Amino acid sequence: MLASVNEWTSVRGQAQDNRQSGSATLQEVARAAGVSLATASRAFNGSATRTVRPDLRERVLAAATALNYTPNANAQAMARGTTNLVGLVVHDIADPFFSAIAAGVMRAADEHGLIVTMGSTQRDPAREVEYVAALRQQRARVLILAGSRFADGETSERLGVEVAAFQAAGGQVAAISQQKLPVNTVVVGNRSGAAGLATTLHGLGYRSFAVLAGPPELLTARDRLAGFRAGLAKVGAELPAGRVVAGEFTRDGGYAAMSELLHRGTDATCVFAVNDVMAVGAMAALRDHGVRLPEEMAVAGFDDIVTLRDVTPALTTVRVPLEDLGVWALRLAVQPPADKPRTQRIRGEVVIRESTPDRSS
Amino acid sequence: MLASVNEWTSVRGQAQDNRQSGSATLQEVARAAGVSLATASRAFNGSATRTVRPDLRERVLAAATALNYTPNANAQAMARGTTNLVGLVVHDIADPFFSAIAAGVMRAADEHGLIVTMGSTQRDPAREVEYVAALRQQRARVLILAGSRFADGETSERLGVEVAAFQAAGGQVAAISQQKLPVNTVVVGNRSGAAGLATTLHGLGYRSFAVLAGPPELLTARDRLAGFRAGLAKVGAELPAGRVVAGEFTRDGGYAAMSELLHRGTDATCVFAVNDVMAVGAMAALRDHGVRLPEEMAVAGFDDIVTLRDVTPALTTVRVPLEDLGVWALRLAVQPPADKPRTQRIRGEVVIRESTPDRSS
DNA sequence: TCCAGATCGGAAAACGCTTTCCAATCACGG
DNA sequence: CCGTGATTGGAAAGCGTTTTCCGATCTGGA
Repeated sequence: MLASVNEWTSVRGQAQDNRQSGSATLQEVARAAGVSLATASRAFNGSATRTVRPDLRERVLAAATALNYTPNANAQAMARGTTNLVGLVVHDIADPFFSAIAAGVMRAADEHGLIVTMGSTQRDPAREVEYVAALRQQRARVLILAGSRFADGETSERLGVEVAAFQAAGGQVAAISQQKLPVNTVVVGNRSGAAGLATTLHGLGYRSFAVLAGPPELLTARDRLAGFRAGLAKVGAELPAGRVVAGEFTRDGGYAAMSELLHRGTDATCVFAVNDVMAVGAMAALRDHGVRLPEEMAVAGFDDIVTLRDVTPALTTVRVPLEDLGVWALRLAVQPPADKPRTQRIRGEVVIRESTPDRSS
Repeated sequence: MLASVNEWTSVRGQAQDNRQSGSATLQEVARAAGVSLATASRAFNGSATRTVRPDLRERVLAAATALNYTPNANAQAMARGTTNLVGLVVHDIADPFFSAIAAGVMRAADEHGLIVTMGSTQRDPAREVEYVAALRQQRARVLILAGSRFADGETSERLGVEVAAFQAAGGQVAAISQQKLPVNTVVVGNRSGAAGLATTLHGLGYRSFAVLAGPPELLTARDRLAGFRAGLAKVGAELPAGRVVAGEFTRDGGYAAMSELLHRGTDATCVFAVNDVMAVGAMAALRDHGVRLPEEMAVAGFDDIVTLRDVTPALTTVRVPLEDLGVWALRLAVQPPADKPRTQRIRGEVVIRESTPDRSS
């Protein structure tokens, strides 16, 4: 007798603890509507093969509203075996480059009724791996890797392993601007854009260039440098040794790299920073060193970050439709999985502004 | 006989369909380690009261690694009755104001082992409500509302209802810079910051002001305007009628508002835009209209957006530690729920730069 | 050597939902 | 009026965990 009471109370106790108190369950809705659990479920999901009588459906919906019922997404995920979660991994959400991409991903996700979760790795490859692992644990349906590193062997391999595990668990993957992983990829025309920029600048009369390159292990940075070189080569110009300074892919990195270049002393008349954020840092450095802009030194960037459209002098750059990058990445990812990873190529467009005035005349 | 075969195959079929193929289950790990399901679970969660023998624990962990096992977060959520999801709702993730806050939230969430999901409402109050509903459905543990609208009655009320439902379901809530909802709030010293800016500008010798205000229904914008007015009043100055122009809370809104002001004609010598992004738009408008900066018109903003630190002339503004706002919001939210909503006050700091040179001499 | 007490493993229930399978109900033509 | 087929409601299994309760095994003391 006592035992039985004990059992009862303890079971009750557990039930209460576990319950998200206040959230009605489908079972309760069904009871309120006077139908079975199955019918209530069908009233919501309205399968094509099995219909529920209109009046019953009405009753269920009304009961749901009355009880302020919302389906428990976790329970649905369990029963259905799939979620509607999109995981987006970026280097730094406060960097306008990534927040623009994020905006695109979220817009596209919205169209598909998906929810976006984000992780900001602060450019730490280890955290990138961690985050992918967390998303696998969440059984996210889609993983989007933005700005993945072209890192040293070990971490890069661990990322590959995690991504493979994610896919093995049934997840879809897309990456932006990488080439290592065998996944759907949106590739930015970094080489062609930078090459186009180089020839255009040459056409404007510039002959002596320097480049503020990003970290050597960052693929995007490498490609832009290589493209710029190739573009110069095409018009018979070149980038002498000592004219390339590596730096962080940030505003401060650009500032530091430009300072370094000035410190070394240079006769370049035009400097190409491999992204806009670095270019802005470079402009600040030039100003701080009393170099007149753009008369004594012209500056060009890459990306055409919207937030930076109003710097003075207005920055010559290569416009990349960043938000579209995000949109395309999600679209690639949600397509029915193919045998081979797909690729979507997006080209940049050279935009000449005041920071590189015409010198040809 | 046939029926039984049918049953078997269909059950099998369902099992296969529902399974996230490739993801090992705890059951499988347990079997591989030669222990029971319960023991395997305990090996991972290591409750204080119930321990598992070290050698068994080792076996389980090894089996898990071998099978590449990850716990299913959805199943855990069901069993535990709670998730580790944080929902963050912002107006526009591409706006540096919000991406800075997001960075802060993510940093703090990371410390607590929480995962952040984000929704960008594009300043549409209806989508804000939708997003909160989605988070309730996910049974998110924490909801953070950044830049909530001080909207018209109806939508605002619907938001209130949704938020209440979220709380009723056991969720914790924090908001940034709002006063309507009875939830934990991080309040920014908008009034005091703007007032400080006004008196400082007055001290620099400015006497004739204009304000590019945000949308009237946005609480933050109203407070900054009111604070600026109050600051002027304190030093015996005022803001005549016709010197306040409303506009969107964006770069283009600032551009439009400034254009409008110039179009009307004004003898103001200093214009205060209620945020930095608008201020930058205003500077662009001034430039396009041939007004010299800062000689003919001084400009001040609010927020001290990092990405905009390098505009020229450098922008006078009120520095708000945006990332800290996010950190504090999360901290408030994860504190054990109190009977009364808590408030964390964060003050801004006036930063004078070149856009408002000293006129007093 | 044996027993009390402590320790630890395992069966089973519970979380909230979806979906299958079967049975009951209904309309209808012969 | 009855049998047939189409339609729809409901019971139950299953998704992958956590946690309780009970029973089995071990330790050490007399």
